[in-house]
Amino acid sequence: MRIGEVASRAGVSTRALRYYEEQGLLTSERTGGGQRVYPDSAVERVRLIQQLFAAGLPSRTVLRLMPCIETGQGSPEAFALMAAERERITALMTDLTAARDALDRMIDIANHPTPEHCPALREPAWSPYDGAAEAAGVDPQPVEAGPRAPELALAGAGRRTR
Amino acid sequence: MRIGEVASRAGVSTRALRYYEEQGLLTSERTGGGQRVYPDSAVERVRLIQQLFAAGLPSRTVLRLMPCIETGQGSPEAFALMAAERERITALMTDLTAARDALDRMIDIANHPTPEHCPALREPAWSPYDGAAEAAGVDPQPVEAGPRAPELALAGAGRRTR
DNA sequence: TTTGACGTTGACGCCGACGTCAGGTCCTAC
DNA sequence: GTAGGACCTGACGTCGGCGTCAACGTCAAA
Repeated sequence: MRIGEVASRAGVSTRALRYYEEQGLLTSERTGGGQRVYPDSAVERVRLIQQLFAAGLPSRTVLRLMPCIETGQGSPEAFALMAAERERITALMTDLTAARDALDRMIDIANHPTPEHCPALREPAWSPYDGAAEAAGVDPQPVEAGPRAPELALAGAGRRTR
Repeated sequence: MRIGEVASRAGVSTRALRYYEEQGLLTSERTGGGQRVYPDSAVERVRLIQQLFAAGLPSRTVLRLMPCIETGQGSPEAFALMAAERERITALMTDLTAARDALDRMIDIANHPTPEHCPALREPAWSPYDGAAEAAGVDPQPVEAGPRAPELALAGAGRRTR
């Protein structure tokens, strides 16, 4: 398979694939003329990379997980890495839930206009006293797994502060 | 309240507050000497902004929501905006869940080393056949709301492709 | 009145996952 | 053999939310 086909099957650009190779995340054979040739498994590999990127893992981290992905053998550091990232993702989901709740409150207020709007906006979740001790479970909402627009499907998450 | 106090109470830098003002997200009075003075409500405002940022809303979008936040009156466009962002967040959470599941599979495999590792890694979720029709509900995991490191609390999510 | 913590504007830097040219090469169908 | 689509390398651009330095002004306590 050449680069174009891998790209269209995995839903990424050819530029992205060259970038992955540059970062050591993806390898390829070459034809006599120097063109990249990939095995079928490359498509799955790219999809995994995309998923990890979408969860905010930087390429360096994904790179450090690659030996584990390839061999199925987990070094203890790779293991710790995975656990840490897992926790980061969970924390991020908590943040997202909070943000979505904030939006919900805004939508709610915007929906039925009442003079006493502001208090309701302030009320829960982002408390004025610093403690962030809400035992907020990720609500078991059915997540409406409808047909999402494909170009929105690969939204990412990243940016650590400080 | 001056800028330093708002910053420490809201858990952001003073640079961030000046940036918010520059973007029109936050306003302030000035003392005779030109120093910024904020009302108490600014702290809550900043926290809301941070939450929306953490959910991947760009400052321009937050800006377009500001009149709605201030007046409690929802223009139809602001309403549509909020609904769209809400949906984007939900989709993002689905992606995060998928990524976390992928990590879980990797962890699982790394944990108990067996020669036939690769098939298990490939099996579910990121299917080789293009259809992404898993009716994947966000699992009702208790989310372990333990004491997260505060400097990790404001991880963000962004980056739309294409 | 002094001092030193806190504030101001302005400007440049950063990072990461690519987009996007430019100028050339390869491959294959006709 | 040739057209034209796919591919190559290299290089610079982008975007957003700040960090960070410089050079300077304010303000309250001692």
